[in-house]
Amino acid sequence: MPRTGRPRSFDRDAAVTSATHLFWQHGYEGVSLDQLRTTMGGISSASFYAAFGSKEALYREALSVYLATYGRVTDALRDQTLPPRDRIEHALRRSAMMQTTPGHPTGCMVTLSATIGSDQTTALKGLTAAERQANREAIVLCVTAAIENGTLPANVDTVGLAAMFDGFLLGISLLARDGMTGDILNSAITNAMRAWDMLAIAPR
Amino acid sequence: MPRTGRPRSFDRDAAVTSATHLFWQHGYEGVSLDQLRTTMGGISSASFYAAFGSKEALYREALSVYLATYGRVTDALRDQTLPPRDRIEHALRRSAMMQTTPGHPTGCMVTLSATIGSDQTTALKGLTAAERQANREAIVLCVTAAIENGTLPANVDTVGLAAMFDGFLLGISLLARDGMTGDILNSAITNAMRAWDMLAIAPR
DNA sequence: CGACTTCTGGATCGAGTAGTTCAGATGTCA
DNA sequence: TGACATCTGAACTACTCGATCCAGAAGTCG
Repeated sequence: MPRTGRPRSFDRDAAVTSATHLFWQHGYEGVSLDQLRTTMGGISSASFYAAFGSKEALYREALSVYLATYGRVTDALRDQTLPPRDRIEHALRRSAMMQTTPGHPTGCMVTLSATIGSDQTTALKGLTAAERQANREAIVLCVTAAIENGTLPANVDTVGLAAMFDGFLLGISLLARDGMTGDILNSAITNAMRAWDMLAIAPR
Repeated sequence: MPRTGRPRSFDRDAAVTSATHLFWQHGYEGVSLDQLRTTMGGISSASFYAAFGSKEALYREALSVYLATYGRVTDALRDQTLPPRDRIEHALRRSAMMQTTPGHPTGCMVTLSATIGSDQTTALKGLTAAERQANREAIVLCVTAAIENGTLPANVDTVGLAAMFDGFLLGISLLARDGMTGDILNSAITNAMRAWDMLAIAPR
C-alpha cells in the first residue's frame, strides 16, 4: 500500500516462506524470534515487528500460506468429480508424496506444529485442530457417499472406517518425520486401501 | 540409600508420576520448572535439583517410568505365544484403550512428547525415536512370521503392510489427542485389520 | 531541492528460563 | 545427648524470551 517512504530492504514473501519452514520443522514454541530474524536475512527486531506484528501473527500467516500451498494435498477429499474411494486414496498418496519431498520439512505442519506445547498456545492449537476436524468430516462424507452410491454396503461402520483412514493419514506425518520414504508410504497406502476393498466385496 | 539425615519432605515417586503426566501432556519444552515444582507440592528449586539433578534428567526418568507402565501396551507385539495377527491387533487395541482412559493425558508419550521442538532437544527426541523404531521392527517381524507360518502369502509386501499398521498405531495418538473415544478407535482398528485379512484370504 | 513517509540498527525492557549457592532447619544414629 | 548427614527456603546468577522505543538513514513525490 505505501506509495512513498523508504522501501523494505528484505523480501517479505521469502521471509514468510522461510518462517513457514521453521514453524513446520520445529513447531510454534520451538522457534525463537532470533531464529526467525536470522533466517529472514538478519533483519532487526524493529523490522520484524513492523512487517509481521508479532510472532503469533507470523505463525498464523505462515499457517495460512501452508494451507494455501502444501496443505492443498488433501483437497482431493472434497473433489466431487472423483469416486469416494479415489478421494481418500488420492489424498493419502498426495500427502505422502508432499511430506517426503525434499526442499521443505517432512510431515504435515497441521499435524505436527501445534499439537502439543504449553497452555499458552491453546489458540494456535485450535487453528490446526480445526483443519484436522475438517479433514475428518470430509473422510466421513467419502464413506457415506460410497454407501449411498452402492460401492459400500449399507451396514458399514461409517465412523469406524473413516477413523481408520483419518488415523492413518495423521500417522503418515509421524512416519515421514521418522524418515520413512515416499515409496514405503505408498506401499502402506496400498495396504490401507485393502480395508475399503474388503468391505466393498463383502456379500450384501 | 541415605541411612541418616533429614528425610525428604515430599513423596519422590508421586512427584515423578506427576512430572510424567506433565511431560506427557505438554512435551518436554512445554513444561517449565515452575510448573513441575508446583505440581510436586510446591517444593523449592534446591529440593528439585537435589532429588532429580536437572529437568532433562527428570524427563528421562519420567519416560522410563512411562515405558515401564503405560508403555507396556505394545508388548503384545513381541508376545511369541500369540499368532502374528493377534500380536498386532492386541497392541493396537491396548494402545487405544490406554490412550483414552481417564486419569492421565490422552495419546502416547513416546509419540507426542518429544517429536518436534527446538534443536536443543535432539538427544531427547532420539530416546522416543528409538522406541518408535523398536515397535516398527517388531511389527515387521509379525508380518514376516505370518508369511513363514503360511498365514499370509509369500508375495506380501512386508515393509508396506508393516508401515500401514505402524502409521495407524502412531495416528491413534493424534486421534486420541483430538478427543476421539476409545469406542471409535476400536472400530477403526477392526477396519484396519481387514487389510491383513484381505491378504490372508487372497488366492495363492 | 525539500517535505514527507517509511524502514533500520541498536539499545533496552520486564518477564521468564534453567540452574546454583548457602545458612539454617530437621532429621538419624551411636 | 551430641555428632553427623541430608534436606529446605530464599536469594541470586546468567541468560533467553518476545516485544518496544527512538534517532537517523533511505527512500518517494510535488
